Amino acid sequence: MRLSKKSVYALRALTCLGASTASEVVSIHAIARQERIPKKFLEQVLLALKKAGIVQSSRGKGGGYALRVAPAQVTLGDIIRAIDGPLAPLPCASAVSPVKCPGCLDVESCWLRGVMTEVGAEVSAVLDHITLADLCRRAALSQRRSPHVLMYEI
Amino acid sequence: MRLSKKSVYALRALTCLGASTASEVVSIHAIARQERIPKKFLEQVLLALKKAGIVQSSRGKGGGYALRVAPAQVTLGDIIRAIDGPLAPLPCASAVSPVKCPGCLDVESCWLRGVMTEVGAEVSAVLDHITLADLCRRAALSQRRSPHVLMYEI
DNA sequence: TTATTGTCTACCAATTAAATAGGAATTATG
DNA sequence: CATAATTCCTATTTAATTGGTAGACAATAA
Ligand code: FES
Ligand code: FES
Repeated sequence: MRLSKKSVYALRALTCLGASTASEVVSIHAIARQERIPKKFLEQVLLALKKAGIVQSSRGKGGGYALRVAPAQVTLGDIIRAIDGPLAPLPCASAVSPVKCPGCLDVESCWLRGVMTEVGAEVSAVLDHITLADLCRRAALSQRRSPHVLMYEI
Repeated sequence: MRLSKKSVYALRALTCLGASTASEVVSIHAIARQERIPKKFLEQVLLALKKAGIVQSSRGKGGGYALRVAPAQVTLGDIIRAIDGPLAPLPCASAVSPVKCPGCLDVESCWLRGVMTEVGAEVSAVLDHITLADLCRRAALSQRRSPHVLMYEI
């Protein structure tokens, strides 16, 4: 039930983008420095977010990333799903792409699947009603008290 | 956000025990055969459940395991926590044993921690209102349609 | 043309999960 | 008592996943 580091990086990077205006782009380098995320790793994270339609990019000199949708339109669930895959507690309990769990005989009559599908739905509901705008608001508040913009070199 | 195989084994083993009367014990061997779980692995699972106070055991010939509390008294949350540890999505967001996440500077002012603590609390609430009795009821229903007691030898 | 930036794929290292192994301790029973 | 059946405990091995690195390639602005 743990969030991967990749997802956490995604969340931090996105609040970074959410803080900028929609029109201006932010480079991987800038995000990596500000959030202290390994640059090449962040590269993969942002690529995944792009493929999920959450961010857009422009290449070449002066290029970078920006949100593709309004912060209030993208949810925590969207972000985590884009990085870590389905939120369901079991492979068979995914709403989008259910597959039989290894070791189970019959996915149809599996009672665990029934319970876990419901659990997954409730977890999704929780994560899908928290938006990136909420995260940005919180981040802004806590930064006022203790800014964590650093001078480290990546 | 995935349940470990160990937890799934625990759930299956416990419904097995829940199906028996509280007084009679069931051996690891019997559970392993019925649920098709590697015997030595199941041993560790049950040991953990015992240390968490969910089951009790009797040793020696004719020994085995039984529930220590009524099926309606133990929740999905209890079981998963006993096997996989805290339900919180991040180390810092655990209600019982919060520790700073590697990479974060200050656990106090971390905004991610705030959000994730709330998420964790909601997930816990979901899992803590489903009881072992519920699982057993479901298991009994689905087995009526398609019994998965096997003749395999472990 | 060159510097800067994102894209893509492969690879390596570290950690965790899953499974196996083997012996010690305990107990019922003949 | 001797034996077989059982849980208890720890260590080891193996497999899978995660976290991170590398480098060639493509696009773009200046
Ligand atoms: S098919 Fe997923 S638990 Fe049975
Ligand atoms: S301390 Fe856990 S995310 Fe910051």
